[in-house]
Formats: sequence, C-alpha cells, structure tokens
Amino acid sequence: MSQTRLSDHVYAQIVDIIKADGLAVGARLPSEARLAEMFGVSRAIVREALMRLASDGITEARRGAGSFVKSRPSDRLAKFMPSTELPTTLGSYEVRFVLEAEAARLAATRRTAQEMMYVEEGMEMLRAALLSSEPAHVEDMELHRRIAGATGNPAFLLAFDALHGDVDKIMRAGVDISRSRPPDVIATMLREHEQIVVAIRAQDPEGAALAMRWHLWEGRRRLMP
Amino acid sequence: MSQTRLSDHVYAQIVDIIKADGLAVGARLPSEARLAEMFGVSRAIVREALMRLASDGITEARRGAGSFVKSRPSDRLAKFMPSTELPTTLGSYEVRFVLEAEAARLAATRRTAQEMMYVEEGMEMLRAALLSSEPAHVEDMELHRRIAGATGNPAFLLAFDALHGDVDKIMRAGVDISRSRPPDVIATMLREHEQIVVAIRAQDPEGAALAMRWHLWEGRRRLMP
DNA sequence: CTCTATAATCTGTCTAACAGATTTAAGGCG
DNA sequence: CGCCTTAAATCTGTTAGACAGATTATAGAG
Repeated sequence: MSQTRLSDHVYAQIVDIIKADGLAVGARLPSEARLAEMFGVSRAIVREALMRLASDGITEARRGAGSFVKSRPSDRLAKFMPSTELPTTLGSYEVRFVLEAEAARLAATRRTAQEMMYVEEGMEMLRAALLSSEPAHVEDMELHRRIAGATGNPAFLLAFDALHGDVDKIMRAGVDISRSRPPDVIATMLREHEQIVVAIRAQDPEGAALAMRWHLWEGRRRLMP
Repeated sequence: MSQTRLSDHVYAQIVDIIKADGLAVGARLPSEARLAEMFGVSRAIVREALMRLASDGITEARRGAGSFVKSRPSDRLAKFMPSTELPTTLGSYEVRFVLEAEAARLAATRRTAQEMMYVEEGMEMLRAALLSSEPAHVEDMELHRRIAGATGNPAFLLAFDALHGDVDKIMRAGVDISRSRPPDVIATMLREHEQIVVAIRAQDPEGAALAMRWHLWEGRRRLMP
C-alpha cells in the first residue's frame, strides 16, 4: 500500500460487508449516504470506492434504486488467492480449448466478409509484431478476440474478455511471460495462427476448430513444457 | 445501454487522450481540474473515472503531484467496456453449450468430496425453489455455477460470471419464465438437473457432459420454441 | 383487493471550499 | 554562473451541502 486513500479502505470494508453479512448475488447494499455515515467519510469517497467495485464486477449501481451485488467477492478473490499466477494462466487454457475452438468453428461457418477482413487485419498486426521481435502478447490476444467476434455472437466476446481481462491484470502484477523467443518458435507461432485464419477464410469449420485446438495445445506446452 | 454515467464517458475520453497524444509510460496527465474543464464535468466525475483507470492499472495518482500513465491502454482493453451492455440471452446458450458441457465433464472427472457436497446443496436449493412454485432462476444459475466451480478451475467461473452477469437485468426487464411454467415442465427441469448431478456424483464424464448438453438444448427450446 | 397518486429514497451530478503534499519560481550567496 | 533555501503556485485528497431525475414504498380511493 503505497498510498493511503480513504477509498481504498472503504473498498475493502464494503467487500467485508458483502462477505460477512453473506449478501447474495442481487442483494442491495446500504445506500451511499448510509455507507458514508457508517465509515465516517464523505459520499464522494464512497462513490469512488463503488466505481472500482463496479469496475471489478463485484457491484452494480442502478440509478434511483441502489447498488447491488453482482458477483460475490469471495468467489472472485478465491480465483486469485489459492494458486499462483501461472496455474491460473494454465487453467484458462482449459476453457479456451473448448471456447475458442467452438468460436473458430462458428466463425468459419458464418463469418461475414467484413468480419473476415477484420480477422485478416488482426493477423497482419500479429505478424508485424512477431517479426519485429517485440512483445506480441497484445496482438496475439487481439487476433483471438477478433476470431471470437467473427462468430457474430457477442456472448463469445463476453466470455473471452472475462478470461483475458483478468489474465491481463495478473500479468501486469508482475509476471512477465514475454521472455525471449527463439526465431523458430516465432515462425511456428506464426504458422499456427495462419492455419486458423486460412481455415476460417476457406469456411472450413472442422479445420478451423482443429487448428485452434492444436495452436492452444502447443501454446500451453510452450508455457509449461 | 442501460446506464450512461458521465464517468464512463470521461474514462473513455482519457484513454483516447493517452492514445492520441501518445503519452508514454510515466507521462503526466492534465490535472483533475483541467480535465474537468476540458470535458465540461465536475471534478468529482473526473475522479470517479480516474479511480477506475487506476484500478485497471492504466494510471496512477501521486498526491500533490498529479496522475501519471502507468501502462498504455491496449486496444483490447478499450473495447472491453462497451461489451458489458449487450443482452445475450439466446446467444449465450451457444457458448454455454460448449463451456458448461466441458465443465460438467471435468467436474465429473476430478470433483472433490467437498465440491460434490456443494453441488448437491445447490441441487437441493433448486428443488425446493421449483417445488414451491417460486421463481427459481437464481437457484438454477447457482447450481450451474457450483458445477462450474467443481472443476477446480477458476477460469470456468470467470467465463460463467461474464455470461450470466446481466441475466438478472434481463429478467427484471420482463422476461419472466417462472410465470408460465406448468407442473410437467417443472418436473422435467428437475429431472434434467438431477441427471447432471447424478452423473457428476458417479464420476461419469461423458454422461455429465451429455446430460448438460441435453438440459441446455431443452432450456433453449423452452425459451424460444 | 387492486389500482393509483403521492411521498420517501437513492443515484448521479454540481459547486465551493480547505488541508497537505509536491512542484515550480524566486532570490540570495558563493 | 551555479547551487541552495524559501516562498508561491499547483495538485491531489477530502468534506459539505444542494438539486434533478429515477425508482421504490406508502397511503388512499374505488
């Protein structure tokens, strides 16, 4: 804790309230004015804390009605607490394996021409990043995200963002995966992605799903041989 | 677009400033007062946006000095926000079909005794709610969520929460399934859930996956015949 | 008992102010 | 000219009070 903002403390105290009082998903929190009174701070501070709680997906505010529990913090915290960063990253592969393989299959089936262009553009961005030997983590994610979007089903993007949003947070916390990659690995990664894009372009559902599964399988191995 | 908080807009505009002006990591943002003047809002609103930016690891505030860029916002992160407002009732089934079927399979494979108890408890809650003819939507979700948790892989819960986070909102908007639920449908829903739980208890991966797929398939049909 | 109008709450937002930390500018001295 | 000390300007962190608009609770009429 470098800084001592009151809203940090209020954030933690509201989390405690939800956990201690066992507030279920959908339950209403005390009003901002009430919380301010309880913690002895101004309403503005409570609002700052609530903004972060909402940003973290724990609460949700409805105008005129109140703030409500959206996802119990104990569960959200549990996914960071027990295991270290790497296992969580690895765990996401298990989900990506089914989620993104299905996305690739559906993208191949019903992508529009515009969505295809968007995917191809993402592929170009990844290629440029990889060939310039820069950290290509963002571009990698972006391509995968565009493929999820090419299904035309926003639910895939919802799940994708949830998965990679928190992974991104974890990596910002100090884990540096972008270690030095030898040239042959770069070429391999490029080829794997290209096979996925080619299959989607050719409207080959099974090929796209298989290429995605293979790529994720290999990616997981690269992370933890 | 359920809510239009000014701080949401300010958040996006500050991200735009960082990207457009090419502010490097460590660069100082305009002061809160200046930002408030630029966007035509009060300083409190700017602070609420800055709290979320700080929570997302993009900026960092130093007391008396100013707010500084901590990490350049990626394009992916910028697109992260608007996706939260998409209603995805039917589309979510397409994702649940692969996601929860895999969760059921893995839960059957490696559930602990404690996780099994947690699932059984969820089943009891659902049974009680359904038999009392009360809206059982929350209990239904809770059982599915506990099954996702029984995989031991928190990534499944991440994806699950993302998909079902807005369901409460949708239900409140008027789609009330519980009203039009004849007794035979209740019995059917109960049986479908029981088959899933039984398969997980019996550590039958394929049976669990199949039962989940069947249940979701029927559920989708009940929603939109 | 149901429907409706009214009152009470609650979020979203603004303005004005002050303390304390930090940066900047101004001198003063070698 | 360059360096150090000091005072002024700036900035974040925080408080108080106010008002509009949305939502929920309440009381009353039929």
